[in-house]
Amino acid sequence: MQLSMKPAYLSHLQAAESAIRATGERLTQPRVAVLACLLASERASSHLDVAAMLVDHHAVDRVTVYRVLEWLVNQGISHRIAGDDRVWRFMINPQQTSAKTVAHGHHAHFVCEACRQTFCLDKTIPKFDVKLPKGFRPSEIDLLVRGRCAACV
Amino acid sequence: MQLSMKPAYLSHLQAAESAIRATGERLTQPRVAVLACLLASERASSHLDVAAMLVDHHAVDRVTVYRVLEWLVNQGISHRIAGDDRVWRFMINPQQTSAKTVAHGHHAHFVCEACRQTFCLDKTIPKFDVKLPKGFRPSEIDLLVRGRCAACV
DNA sequence: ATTATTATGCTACTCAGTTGCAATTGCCAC
DNA sequence: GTGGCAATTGCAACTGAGTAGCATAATAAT
Repeated sequence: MQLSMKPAYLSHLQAAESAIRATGERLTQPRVAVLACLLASERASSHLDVAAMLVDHHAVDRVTVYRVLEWLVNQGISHRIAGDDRVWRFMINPQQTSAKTVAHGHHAHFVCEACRQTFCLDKTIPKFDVKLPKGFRPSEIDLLVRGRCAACV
Repeated sequence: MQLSMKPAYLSHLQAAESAIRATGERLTQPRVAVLACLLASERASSHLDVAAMLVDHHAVDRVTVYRVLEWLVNQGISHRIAGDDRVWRFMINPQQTSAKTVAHGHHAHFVCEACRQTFCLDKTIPKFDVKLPKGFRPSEIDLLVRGRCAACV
């Protein structure tokens, strides 16, 4: 593995650009770069992960990374996951419905206690019913499984 | 409602003391007081909730509150819940098995988006099976339902 | 190109939670 | 009870994620 290896997100810049264009909002370098990072990763990324990935070719201020990530959530493009280490992690939404439609539904994630990586389980976890006490209205359901991932057994 | 009303946790001091005695660890004022707070609340309490409850009759340093809460988790007496506001909340474990036995199992909570209160759903949510990708070993499963509680509809 | 609008970058801040250490307290042996 | 040691508390200073304000720069519409 060479130090000069190109970061993986570079091949997602095109896709990122068109996704952002589709929102009708402003197309900016940081938005394209941050979104490309999320597209390039199958796992959830923290603000720091993103900033570190971009530092060489698309350095972005850390505050801007926060703001862009939040913007992506508001656009319905990604969602955020609260980790045990009090760090938000972000991940592309699986099925891109029409933007502006806030996807309020199920999320299921696996977080490895050893390597801290967060995986998306939306494909493997079946839907299930939730019965709440009287008067309680659900808007979103998150399932979090902790344990060891395949690489950390 | 008078200002001089006695805080609810005072009536749980006895129970707290005997629970701490049962661990075989040291019996201290802060441990008794903090545990009594958790016993007195049906909802999850943050470190700040606890400190505020104790300020009049059993004032405890905030660092000590943190440490006692962590100790209670390690003793298997309570568990912690990560909130969307990056604040830990703590709650007595429902069925007290023998201390030292770390309860690794399901937890289910409801957090109200309006009042931020966290409720325990362990009684109302049925168990369900989780199928993980190959090689993934689960150790704990948390279910988090967001929405509006009965008081905030 | 010019201009109004919006996003970025920077600095400084907030706030939950942690660390180091000295002073105190609980508990055991006597 | 009293002495002594280990564990715990309290305090102060720190860390690190996330946020707010504002001047500058970039976008996109005219």
